[in-house]
Amino acid sequence: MSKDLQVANLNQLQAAPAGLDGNSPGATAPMDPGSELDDLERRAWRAFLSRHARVARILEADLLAHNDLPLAEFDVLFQLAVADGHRLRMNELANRVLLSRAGITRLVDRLVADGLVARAKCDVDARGSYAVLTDRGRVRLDEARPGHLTAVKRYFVESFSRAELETLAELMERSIPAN
Amino acid sequence: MSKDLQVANLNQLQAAPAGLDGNSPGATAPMDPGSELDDLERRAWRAFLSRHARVARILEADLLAHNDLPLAEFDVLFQLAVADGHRLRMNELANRVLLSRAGITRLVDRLVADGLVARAKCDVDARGSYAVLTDRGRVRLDEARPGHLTAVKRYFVESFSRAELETLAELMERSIPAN
DNA sequence: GTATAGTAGTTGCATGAGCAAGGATTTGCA
DNA sequence: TGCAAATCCTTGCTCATGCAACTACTATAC
Repeated sequence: MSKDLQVANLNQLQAAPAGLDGNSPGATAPMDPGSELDDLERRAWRAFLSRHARVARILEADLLAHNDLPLAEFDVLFQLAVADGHRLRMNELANRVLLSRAGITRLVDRLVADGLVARAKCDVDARGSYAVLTDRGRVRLDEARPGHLTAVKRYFVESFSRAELETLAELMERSIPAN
Repeated sequence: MSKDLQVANLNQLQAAPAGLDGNSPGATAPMDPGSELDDLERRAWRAFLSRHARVARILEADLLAHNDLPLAEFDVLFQLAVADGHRLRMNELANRVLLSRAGITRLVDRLVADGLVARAKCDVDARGSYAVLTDRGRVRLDEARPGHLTAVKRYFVESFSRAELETLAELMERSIPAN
């Protein structure tokens, strides 16, 4: 019996010429896709989405398999590690990890439960609190980091030349219209 | 009392110079980020992640607010609409929507419950089944599409020139190393 | 033609995320 | 000073997703 690993799906993404797979051409014709997005625009948009989905899933699975650490938790540990005093306000953490505040609260809860992070009161603002990297958290991070960075290189960075990375960074950093 | 809309977080992402937000510089120094990823590599990678997270969340929220339709469901309706016979095998659908097969099963379940999609047996392969767009699904899609495409343009496409879109598409379409 | 391996789809389970709302505190402004 | 509005974080709720395992069926090999 095969392992039926469903991530394997992702490897077929680029092939799939459509119309194969045994589907008989139905009676109705395909709908006109609409003129709102032209081919190039749609191509770029889909490629962007697809690339992200695939890379993100590979990295997540990789980190989970090798270090039993979800990507989001790794990211929190990393952000704390590079932060001044190995600590960050919850809000700031949420921004850096690209998560909602509610999400960060729960995520830090888990890390605290595992002893990888501690909470600390904020004296400047009684509403606030810090997440602080513990020694165990640091160890855990150091164990996971090399493998993860290797994976990031393999599945993202190495697809591009230096100049392309520069271009990519510049394009992706462009500001997004507010509201 | 404010609405406390947490998506607002995302608007701060580009600012956040770190060290503000009332955190006092702790006793310990920031850790060396490690030499595994240099500045440019990290910049490109983070920008890519950040861009995706922000655009995806904006589009999701937008579609949900205006059409009460999650992005994934919209995507399924759309993929079915452009498909031959307005129908697709579950597997193929999973690939196109960038979801696992399990995910697609559940998603189609929901759409069937809402009457937007129907299932059909596959005569060529008794294991398979089709998801078929219903009339209601088609109507629903047509209602949602203009707004969504406008949003895609606004928050993604219009950030780039034609040449840049071409570059972006080319870069993102590059194959990802297997395994 | 039968056994074995592989594939299509679904389901159990666990997890993770977001929004909305709430409590506590701080800020702004009258 | 005092009160309304904004901010920080948390919690209740709901929902969506992935993996692993399972059933049913097909393809392959012998």
